[in-house]
Amino acid sequence: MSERDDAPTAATGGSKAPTIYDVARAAGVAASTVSRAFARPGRVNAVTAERIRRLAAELGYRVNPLASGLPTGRTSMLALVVSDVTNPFYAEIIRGAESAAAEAGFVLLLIDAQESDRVERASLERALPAVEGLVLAGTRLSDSAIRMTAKQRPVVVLNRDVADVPSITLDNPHGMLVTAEHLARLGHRTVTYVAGPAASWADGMRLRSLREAATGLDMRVQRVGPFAPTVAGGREAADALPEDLPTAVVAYNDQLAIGAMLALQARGVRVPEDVSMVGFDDIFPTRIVRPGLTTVAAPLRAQGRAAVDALLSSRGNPAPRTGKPMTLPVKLVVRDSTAQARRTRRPSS
Amino acid sequence: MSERDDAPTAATGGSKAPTIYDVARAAGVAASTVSRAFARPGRVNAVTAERIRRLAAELGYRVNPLASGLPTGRTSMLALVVSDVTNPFYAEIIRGAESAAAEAGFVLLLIDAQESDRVERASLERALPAVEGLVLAGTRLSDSAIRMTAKQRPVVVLNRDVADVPSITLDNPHGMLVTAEHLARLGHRTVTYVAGPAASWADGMRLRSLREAATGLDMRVQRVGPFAPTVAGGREAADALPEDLPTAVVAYNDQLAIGAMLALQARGVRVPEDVSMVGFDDIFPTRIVRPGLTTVAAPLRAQGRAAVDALLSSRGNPAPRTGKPMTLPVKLVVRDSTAQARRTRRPSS
DNA sequence: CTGAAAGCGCTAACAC
DNA sequence: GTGTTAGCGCTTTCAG
Repeated sequence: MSERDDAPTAATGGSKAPTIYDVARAAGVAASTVSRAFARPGRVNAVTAERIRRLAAELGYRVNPLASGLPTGRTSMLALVVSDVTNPFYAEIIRGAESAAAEAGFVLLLIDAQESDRVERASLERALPAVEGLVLAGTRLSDSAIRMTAKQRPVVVLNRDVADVPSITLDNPHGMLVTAEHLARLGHRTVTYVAGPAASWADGMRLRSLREAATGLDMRVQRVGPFAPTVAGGREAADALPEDLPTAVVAYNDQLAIGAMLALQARGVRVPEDVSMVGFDDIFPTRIVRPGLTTVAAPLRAQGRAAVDALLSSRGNPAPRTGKPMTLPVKLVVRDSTAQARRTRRPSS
Repeated sequence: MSERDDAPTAATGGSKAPTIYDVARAAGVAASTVSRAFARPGRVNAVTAERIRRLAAELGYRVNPLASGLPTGRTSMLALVVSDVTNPFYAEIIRGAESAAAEAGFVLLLIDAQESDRVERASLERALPAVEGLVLAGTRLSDSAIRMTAKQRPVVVLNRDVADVPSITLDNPHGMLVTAEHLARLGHRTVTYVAGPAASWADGMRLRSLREAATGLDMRVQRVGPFAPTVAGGREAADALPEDLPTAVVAYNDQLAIGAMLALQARGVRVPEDVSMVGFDDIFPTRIVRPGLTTVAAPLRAQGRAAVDALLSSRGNPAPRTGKPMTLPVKLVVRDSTAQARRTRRPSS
């Protein structure tokens, strides 16, 4: 009992962190036994294992993930790449990914591309050798660059379909279908789509899906854009709308919708009386803006979680099951930004 | 030139990542020379160094940060702890920290405490041995737990003053002073402070500062709370306000202010005509809410950046200059949520 | 200026 | 079950 007192407890600090050898010496066993006691509890005498763990705790020993990662390649780290941490869209994805990672005993490296190729490549380069896999939630990398990365480490791409790389996307077609139906039901005959980034896979997908859905409902869709997927981009979009305002606007994402709505309101246009607005994603701000934004809600947190789960389960599996992309369901959340279409100003011919 | 063609370029992938030995062999030098060529370019013949680097690039060699961190302790990783990634308040801090880290060639480990001690401790435990320092931007740890952590690795705490640990705070007194002055100028004689988390250092600081400032201006301040520092918390706060509404409300942060404002508006109270509202931080949503929220703007991004700069510069410095906390300036941003005080309903006695 | 050799802390065969 | 022995990839004396 007395050695307990002077044993530096957990973080008594100062001196160097105890190593596996310190524990081994204290327990009177070989280092490999200590290692086993932590990694393969089954493979070691239950009572010694227990003693070792107790001693380790007393000494404040923690396995050094770097050191254990060297020989095994198992670093217990995952990287998450987003194009802009500041974008609330990513907040939920990060949360989902981080908590799934933490639950599995993994740590998350956050890479913020800051909307810049250069920054992204450099950070990725640095993180790559250290991680066991990566989630590309928002990336500027080309498909081929992504494929190269995927050859070095397991990769899961979000909201983008890259051949031969596992991906998790949203059910954009369904989202656009229910949006179109909702609008049609309200009497809208024509809708303007405010496009997001030109290079965005999701943007192309959404426009196409909206067009298809509209066709079946005998609605017309026109497009303005592309715009940066931000509130500022949305403000610009408002200026790009045709003089003769459409009765309904569907934006690539919530920020664009919010920006456009704000700009429109600033010039006296009423939402939803004059124009109905629909966003996509259901980020938090849709709830604090007035009127509340009708939007296609995406299970962002689940998406982040699913991404790391996929990464984790792919570990060891020889075949990186690169089947069809996994698709997550979305649903329309109707708030106050959509309403009955006003009578069209434009003469019917 | 011909060996250039079959040398696997950058990420041609497949085989294992090239090691320093592969480069050494290709260059016909010892591994130690390759190491020097990267780490201490001065200590090696300029032309061989150049040749080594070229070869390394051709082979797609990258130093493995884990391996190099083992013998040196320099892992090029920093950890950032936030209590809730989902909180826009942290978005800017993360951005600032991440970019400063990236510029210095560091990678950032993100730890989301999810408002839970347990989660935070566990994640911290895991990350600690791997990082060269940590920024505690939002933590539930006790002061003493923080001090213990600080003994193991350099730590910088944000928005909290922990004895013996470097910290970076905002100029709360000044923020509250200008807020009080602004309100006094508009004729408000009494203001209600909506308090944030009970345990928050910043909350106590703000309330105290507001009280002091108010005293000098002959204003009265009452307090309601504590509340969770979220929009939902703000909605609750609205219900806790005295029946006879104050003419001005100052909230611990923007989210609380926004939540309170929305709840008040929902029950027909006009902002700012009936009550003026002031927030703190100037997170993005203050700009999309109606009316725009008057708030004390904090240089969040700069704060994140300053934190990692402090960590980086403390490396190697023997004395972890644990002087007085660094304080960042704030300024009042006046938008539309504050206006002339309505005549007080309450009879003057 | 460069090579050889000894580890960093941990794991993984391989013996006993 | 447990100890021994090699390394993982890189850095760092220490010689030359």
